[in-house]
Amino acid sequence: MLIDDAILGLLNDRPMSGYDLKKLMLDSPYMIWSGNNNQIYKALLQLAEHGLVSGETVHRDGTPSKKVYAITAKGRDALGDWLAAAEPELPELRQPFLVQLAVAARVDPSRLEAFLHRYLDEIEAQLKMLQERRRRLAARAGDDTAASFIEAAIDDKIISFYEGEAEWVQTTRQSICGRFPKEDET
Amino acid sequence: MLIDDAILGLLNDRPMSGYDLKKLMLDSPYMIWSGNNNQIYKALLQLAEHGLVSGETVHRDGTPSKKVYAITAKGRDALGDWLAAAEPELPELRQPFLVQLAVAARVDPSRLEAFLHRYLDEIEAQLKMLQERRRRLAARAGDDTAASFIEAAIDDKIISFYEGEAEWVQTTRQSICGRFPKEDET
DNA sequence: CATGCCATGTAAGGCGTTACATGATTTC
DNA sequence: GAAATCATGTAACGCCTTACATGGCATG
Repeated sequence: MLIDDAILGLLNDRPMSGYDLKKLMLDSPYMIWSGNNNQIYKALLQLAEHGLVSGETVHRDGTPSKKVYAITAKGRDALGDWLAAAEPELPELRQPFLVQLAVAARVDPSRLEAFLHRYLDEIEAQLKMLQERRRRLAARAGDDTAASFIEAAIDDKIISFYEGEAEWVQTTRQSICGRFPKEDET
Repeated sequence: MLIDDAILGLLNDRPMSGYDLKKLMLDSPYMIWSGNNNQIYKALLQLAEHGLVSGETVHRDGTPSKKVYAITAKGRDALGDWLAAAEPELPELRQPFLVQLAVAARVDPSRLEAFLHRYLDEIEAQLKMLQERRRRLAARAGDDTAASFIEAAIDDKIISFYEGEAEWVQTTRQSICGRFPKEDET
């Protein structure tokens, strides 16, 4: 999946500047792009080159000028084609933590528990952030469209992933304490 | 997290060739590297250059020669240092599917259900593969070490992630069928 | 006779990240 | 006076992926 398609999808809703897109991507936990300048501004220039979006520079007093991009008819066609052809992609779950854990288990099992504990702290911090975000999202009332329903469902899903993560760490930690106590005189 | 550390961790267990490492990475669902040649062989050459592993070419009849790498004392030190300093990294969950879904919800909600269904099929296929793999792993009896316990726990975790995924799709699909039926005459 | 496994590497290119460059305005 | 927000881009670099190159042996 290319960032171009995502941008096209976002601009299909309303015209936006690169900066707006950047903010959107930065605080959407399901947007898989980090929202760095290089990606977004390059993609926008390229989309404009292909005639899928049109950029209009808006000058204002007090704040810097900005380029507001809108999707074109050609862009809407391209978006439709993409949606029609799109195959659902499998998730990619990258958890370097698991590799670290597996290595630690082989090299020095006595450190496992502390390591799991530190991971749990980070997961819980992340959870708090996401839950806070979710509360804000719920507060500014969802209209009863499919779009806002899906958005809420996605948010819940991501939260439940982190909850599952925390749960797994806790049960694993307990099992380890039980089976492989720190002072291990067999 | 660098692939070098992972390789060092694997070689700490037993000497292996690049090809062996490749196979390991290809069929471990938690190994975050794809196991392509470029990464592995380059990393091995570099590790050898730094004296963290030593490679020995083994000639045999019938099959091609191979280079078997073993971790050195210096390598074991480096591995220990890395483990001591390692901060647990947060998971990165990339789900392009969710972006596609969110766009589809805004552009053409009538396609949502079919899209969710196709995703479910792929998730379930993946689940079957992982469960099959898990059964094989369980069959060749775990010794009662922390390492094999952690390995099994990791496997279970990954499976339960996909189970959660399948569950979410099903409940979301049902909600959509209820709230936004296909023939939408308000 | 074709495909796949064993086995080690190299090359080209895409995608992503951080950091750089610039500069006005608002907030603490 | 320092830092954040608004705002658009560019440059350098690293990681990762696919594909290429080579070649014997085994299996269907």
